[in-house]
Amino acid sequence: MPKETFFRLRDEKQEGIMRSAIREFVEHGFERAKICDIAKNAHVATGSIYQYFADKSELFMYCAQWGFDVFMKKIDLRPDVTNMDIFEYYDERLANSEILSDERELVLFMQELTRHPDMMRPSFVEMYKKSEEHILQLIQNSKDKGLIRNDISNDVLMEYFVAVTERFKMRWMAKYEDLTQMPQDELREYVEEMLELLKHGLKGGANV
Amino acid sequence: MPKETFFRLRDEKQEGIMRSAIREFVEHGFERAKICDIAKNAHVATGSIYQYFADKSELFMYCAQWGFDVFMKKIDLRPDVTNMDIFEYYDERLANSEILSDERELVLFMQELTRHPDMMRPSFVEMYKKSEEHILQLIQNSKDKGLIRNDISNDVLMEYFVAVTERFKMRWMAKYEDLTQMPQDELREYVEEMLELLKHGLKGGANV
Amino acid sequence: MPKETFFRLRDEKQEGIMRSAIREFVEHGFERAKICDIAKNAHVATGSIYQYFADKSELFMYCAQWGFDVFMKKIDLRPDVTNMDIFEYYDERLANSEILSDERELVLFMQELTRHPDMMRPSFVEMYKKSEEHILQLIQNSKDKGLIRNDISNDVLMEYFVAVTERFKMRWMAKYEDLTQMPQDELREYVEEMLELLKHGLKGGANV
Amino acid sequence: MPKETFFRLRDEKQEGIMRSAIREFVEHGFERAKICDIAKNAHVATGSIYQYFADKSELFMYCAQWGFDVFMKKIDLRPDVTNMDIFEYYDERLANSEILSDERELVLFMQELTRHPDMMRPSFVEMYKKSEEHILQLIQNSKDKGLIRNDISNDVLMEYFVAVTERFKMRWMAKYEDLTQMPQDELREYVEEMLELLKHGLKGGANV
DNA sequence: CATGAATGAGGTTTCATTCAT
DNA sequence: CATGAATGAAACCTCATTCAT
Repeated sequence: MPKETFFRLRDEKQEGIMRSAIREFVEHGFERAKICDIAKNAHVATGSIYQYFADKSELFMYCAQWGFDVFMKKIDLRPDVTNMDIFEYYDERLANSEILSDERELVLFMQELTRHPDMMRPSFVEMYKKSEEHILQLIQNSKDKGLIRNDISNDVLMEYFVAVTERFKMRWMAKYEDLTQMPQDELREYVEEMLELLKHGLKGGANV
Repeated sequence: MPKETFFRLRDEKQEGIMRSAIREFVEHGFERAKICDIAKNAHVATGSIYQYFADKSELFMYCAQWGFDVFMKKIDLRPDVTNMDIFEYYDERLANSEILSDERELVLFMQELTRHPDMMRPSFVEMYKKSEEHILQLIQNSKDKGLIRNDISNDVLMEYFVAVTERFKMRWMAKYEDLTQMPQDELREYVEEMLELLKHGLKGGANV
Repeated sequence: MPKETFFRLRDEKQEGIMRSAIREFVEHGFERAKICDIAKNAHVATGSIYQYFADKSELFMYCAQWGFDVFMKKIDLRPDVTNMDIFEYYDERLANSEILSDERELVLFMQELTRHPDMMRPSFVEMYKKSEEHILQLIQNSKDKGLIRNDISNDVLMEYFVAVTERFKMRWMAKYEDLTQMPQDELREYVEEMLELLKHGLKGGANV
Repeated sequence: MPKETFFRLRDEKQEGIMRSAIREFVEHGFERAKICDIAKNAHVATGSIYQYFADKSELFMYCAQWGFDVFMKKIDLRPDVTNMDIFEYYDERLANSEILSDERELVLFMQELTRHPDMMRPSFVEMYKKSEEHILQLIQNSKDKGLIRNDISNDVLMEYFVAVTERFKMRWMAKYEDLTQMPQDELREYVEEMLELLKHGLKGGANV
């Protein structure tokens, strides 16, 4: 956890520092990320970072938490998922162009995070679970509505679901580094294709 | 590419060095991997590494190539894929317990490799494509046989296919760190569930 | 010398700061002593220390002077030493349990001070001499009364005297970190043994 | 303990490094001593120090051990103390001009060492005890011969003895920084005065 | 060509001191 | 004048790479 002093900073400054750190960690990975560059890009002195965080690891770990909180805030703003099925959920996100408005840098940071299991502290793991519960709820709802098969455990279905959506998200991000350049039509088509695969799998209408 | 001297070594020594390097890179990531530890575990002097490779990056890059060659040799030993569909392919690998006999460390290394795009040299990219072509061939064959839908491009199908199989492979590896402990029955069940999902997707027999 | 502002503070605050500084210097030595911890323990802001003192060294040097003044005040309160001999002096201090009421922390600070000769400014050296004169007076008085040998110079006798009393004081302090726990009987015995040695040395009544 | 690599160095180099370290520690104290200066004065690279020692503390601790070993070697070369009394011992050292040939720097280092109790490891404490036993032996021998009083415990006598001899040694070293300048006559007189005080204390022949 | 010690550039971290409020 | 955050110089330590044997 950051020191008290960090939370006394103006919100913009806090955000500036976190984003600078996350960008650096994403760009160079944890080991090569330089504290002095993080500081420079956040327009603070190197030493200031150490007024806020005990060390590089703590900064890294708080990036995870901060990033997660940003996700969570967004999620909490959305219509409740308690009655939503997994397709409605994606339809809605698509309608709101939200699929990738998950901020690019944060997504990549989460990737980096998985490479450092020793820095995923319980508090983070808890949050991670919260996110999974969210998806499991959607899956269960979908089962209840008879929209998806119920002969396979929720865990495996989630695994399958996450595998496909994450992969597609990554691909998309690789294609359009600058998210402002993202053509909405193409995105829509892309997502629909992914959902189609999720729905019907490879078999689809083939061989019928 | 390694220096001439490397190729003059006995094959076992070459392999010892490569495996030591790969293990170190997997365990600590590229930055934290220490040349001196790689040397120590390969029972070679630190300086010798520099007789074989120009620097750490070259060693890393050759790990990629070497690993890929190992894959390729295995693949080339297999019955030709030119007429095989994707399910036959997996059936066969399953029958031969080959799904995960892709060596664990090599698989994890490929993960690490993706974190360093600057070190994927053309030669590697080429090999990577070779592997993809392999899969694309299987997909096309499957389409030809009417086994899978042909209303979606091969590229997207491959993406979908790889997403699911890789994810499941990772899960499995996370579960059984020591591959010798791996219970074959459970593995079989696991793979079949995955294939089932690939075949019929989420929809499956639900709500029909 | 401290700045004017320091002397404008209430006496208790001045004392609080000095004691906090002395404790820190004793506990961690000059180099590792942290200004911010001194400030914290004195319930003052870090920056305030710099309102009172030019820098760490000045604070350290003033600790010496302040500590010495405390000693001196005590000494000045005592019956005049002009006619006292060295044994009367110790008897009296023993009677008043004053031997170690020289405050522990101050004594240890003086130890630390000796490690930094460059920070013993003339003003301090002067005071140090004042203290030595005090002892020299006692020695001369003792000689005059025929209580101690006069075939050895006062300087050497003082050296000898200080060596023994200081060493015994240190031992005692090491034994009872918490001075309130100090058993008076044991102390008395200890001191008497020390005085006995000072009087008669190793020879004592032996071999006579 | 140093790493293996240190012991593989030529003896002169080992000694060069240890003396450079001890000088630096004596001159600036543990905290301000700079590894890079120690290295420079020993004509090795900064990094080399870390090939030999894990860190600054380990180097410091080994200085203690090394210094002690040097003492011990000298002591072991001397005629056996098992039958010597404390005055013979000093007479002999004086005859051999050995009193201060205990190397100046090592003596001062031992002073510095006492300021860092956390770095006196058991191995060192053990050696320290060995040195004390040496003195206790001399004291017991002196008692047995009826040369010194036996109404006071050996521990207290040792304390008294060490206090005086150490103090005088320090004084002497302060007076002649350059030991080669040391006038032997004055030293002889000085030591005899000290021994006289030890024998007869303040009282001496006075008032008899 | 093998070896493993030597090198030093470069990063992290500390903390005395300054400065804006 | 009090405050405590901001600053950045300076030191420790790591480890890729070189080099002498």
